[in-house]
Amino acid sequence: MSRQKPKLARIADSLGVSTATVSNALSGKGRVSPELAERIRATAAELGYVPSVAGRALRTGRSGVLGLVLADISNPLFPKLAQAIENSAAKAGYGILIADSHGDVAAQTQAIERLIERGVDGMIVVPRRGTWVTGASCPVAVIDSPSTPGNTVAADHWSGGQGLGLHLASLGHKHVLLLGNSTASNVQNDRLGGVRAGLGNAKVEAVWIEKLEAKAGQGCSLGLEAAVARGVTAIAAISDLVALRALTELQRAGIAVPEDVSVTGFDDLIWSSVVTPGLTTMRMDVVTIADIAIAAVLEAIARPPSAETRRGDGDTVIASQPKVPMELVLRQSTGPAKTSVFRKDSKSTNLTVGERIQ
Amino acid sequence: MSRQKPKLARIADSLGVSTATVSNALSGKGRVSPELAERIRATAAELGYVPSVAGRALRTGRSGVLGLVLADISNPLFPKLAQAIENSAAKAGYGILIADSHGDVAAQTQAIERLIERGVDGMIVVPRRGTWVTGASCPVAVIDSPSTPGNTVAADHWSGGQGLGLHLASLGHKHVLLLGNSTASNVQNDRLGGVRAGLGNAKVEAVWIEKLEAKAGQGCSLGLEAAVARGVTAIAAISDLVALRALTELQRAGIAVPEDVSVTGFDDLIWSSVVTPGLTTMRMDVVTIADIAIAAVLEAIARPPSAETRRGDGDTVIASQPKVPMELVLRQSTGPAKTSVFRKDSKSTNLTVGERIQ
DNA sequence: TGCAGATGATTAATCGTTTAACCGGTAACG
DNA sequence: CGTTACCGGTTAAACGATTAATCATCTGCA
Repeated sequence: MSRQKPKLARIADSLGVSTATVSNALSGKGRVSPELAERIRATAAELGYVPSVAGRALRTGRSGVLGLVLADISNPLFPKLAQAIENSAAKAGYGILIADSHGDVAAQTQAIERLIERGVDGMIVVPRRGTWVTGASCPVAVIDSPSTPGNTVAADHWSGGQGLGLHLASLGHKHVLLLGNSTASNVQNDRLGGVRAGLGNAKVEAVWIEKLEAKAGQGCSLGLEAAVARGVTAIAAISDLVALRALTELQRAGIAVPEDVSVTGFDDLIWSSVVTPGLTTMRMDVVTIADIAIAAVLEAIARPPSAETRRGDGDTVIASQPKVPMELVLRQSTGPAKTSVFRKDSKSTNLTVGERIQ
Repeated sequence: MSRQKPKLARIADSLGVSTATVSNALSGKGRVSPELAERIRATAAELGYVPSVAGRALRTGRSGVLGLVLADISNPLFPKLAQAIENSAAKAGYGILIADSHGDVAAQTQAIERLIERGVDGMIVVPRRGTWVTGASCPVAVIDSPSTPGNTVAADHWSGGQGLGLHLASLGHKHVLLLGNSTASNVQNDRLGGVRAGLGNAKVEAVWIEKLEAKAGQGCSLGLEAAVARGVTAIAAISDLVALRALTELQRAGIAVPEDVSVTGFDDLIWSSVVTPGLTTMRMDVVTIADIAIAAVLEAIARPPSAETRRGDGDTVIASQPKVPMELVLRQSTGPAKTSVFRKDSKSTNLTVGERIQ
């Protein structure tokens, strides 16, 4: 029923003061007597005043919006991360504008440009592996891997891998299969490097799915049954998605998890807790990562623009704590290593079942 | 090396014309001679002119941004939907601001308010089940279920379910278990209702996981082994996540999919194609849904504000095509129904294996 | 020749907020 | 007593784009 959207002028009129005073009172910046400030706040609230972002943005040059660029929105890790970032940004009064870069580098640059044109004050980028973030004329936080140059903050994938390795080693696993997608990814190298380190002197072999699928076709068998026959007692997958693929391939072949083989994943994605057996995995602390990334960007925004920043080159900000520890989530997919003798028995049985099915 | 960000005035100066003419030329609205317009566009491009969203927004009252409200960003369906919506919006020159409503209604209202305060021109809402979208003073498109009142556009969940039901029926399944989460969801009722219809006069039983877990605890067994023993030959899950849960529970119990039991899901989520056996599922056409939703909102924005709109009540827009067909994705998790006799045999074998494992 | 109408461009107001500069008055201080 | 400093505010100028109103020409027609 109120006339229109109330603006500064209306509340100024209704109190007989100037808009400048109202602005000062509400922002707490200028010099306003406490009582008057209080009255102003009161009527502002009463009138349901909502500042116009456009007006403010025009005057201050700040939009109050951050961009979030993702190499591939459809990445299953995205929901949690986006949620954490939106949350953290909202707490600081910022909005999050999303941009998808469909996985390819050109589109990523375009996406960044679009965000800049929209006037974002800063950006969070989760880049395509091996991609260099470029062309941003605003503070940029990069979430990739601690071993990526220019990275702002990330989970400590290496230590996370080490934790899984240690866990498997403590269960007595002496022959482990590593399941990765691509050797080109820093994250993957960190993770599997950590696993290797944690496993100590256990026998380790690695399978790279991208390479395998290039030959055998997409969705091909990972050859896990053969691996188990070779003596593998544990499989450490690069991600929960791969772990899931492994788990079902094993189960389909009649190999029991974790009795015959243990399986571990990474990321604690949504399904890790609902499958049977529940997936033992290594969880990223996305909330902390988001907080740190947002804080770093906001700090860079608040800082008076340095010479480099004004040049328009991408200036990736750095965070005080670039590595965030990961957390081991123990579920039912890992168990004690099977002894050789028992394994041989079970294996033959399983092969029978598997052949019947396939 | 250019002085600063070029604005309208700079390009106007450099050609000796007024800013109004430049604005007209670039927007194609006013009356500008073709040659001059061309020269203006040329120098604009040369100077790398980028219009200030803030200035434009202030003057026109339009921000060029749409809000996307999700009941729960961490919903695994979100990535695809967000991607499609961002894409569709970007094509129309709009940005997407995200807001998470953590699943609860109060937060959803808050999220909507935050978006309004940020000056969005319209919103797309994927509401919490049973939630009424309210308090928006801008066009709102709701993506929920065709049978939800006030819905704008959605996948035709019922027909999708019917498709799955027909598929299972054609494979000879006469005893099917329906796996749902909650009876309170329109989407779920539509889906399972469709399945029932498609199955014709087959024997159908339903299990509601929420109810089950309230008693037996989260992550409890779904009792599928017993169901199979009862004679169930197919399981139709409300979503791929539930289907995955079912699939692994069955496999863990030594029941072969699809030889012993067929399993179907909904949504074609990322893992449906990587598990073994691949999940037969019903895919939503998120791209079309996003296109329709965005188009409906944009049309409402373009339309001169009606009386109701200005009242500030939520005015959910309607789309020309509210139901979007779903697409059956055939993979390996469904197969011919087992005959009773064969089933009984196999079942006993499987039970043995299952008991050994459990 | 004179006038209406079309054409092409300019003028100036406006959107709502912020903020540097200013101003009259009073109190403190040398 | 004269100067300075502060206090609580106000004025007015931006910020950058859009657009209604206006104006100067030129064309066509009676």
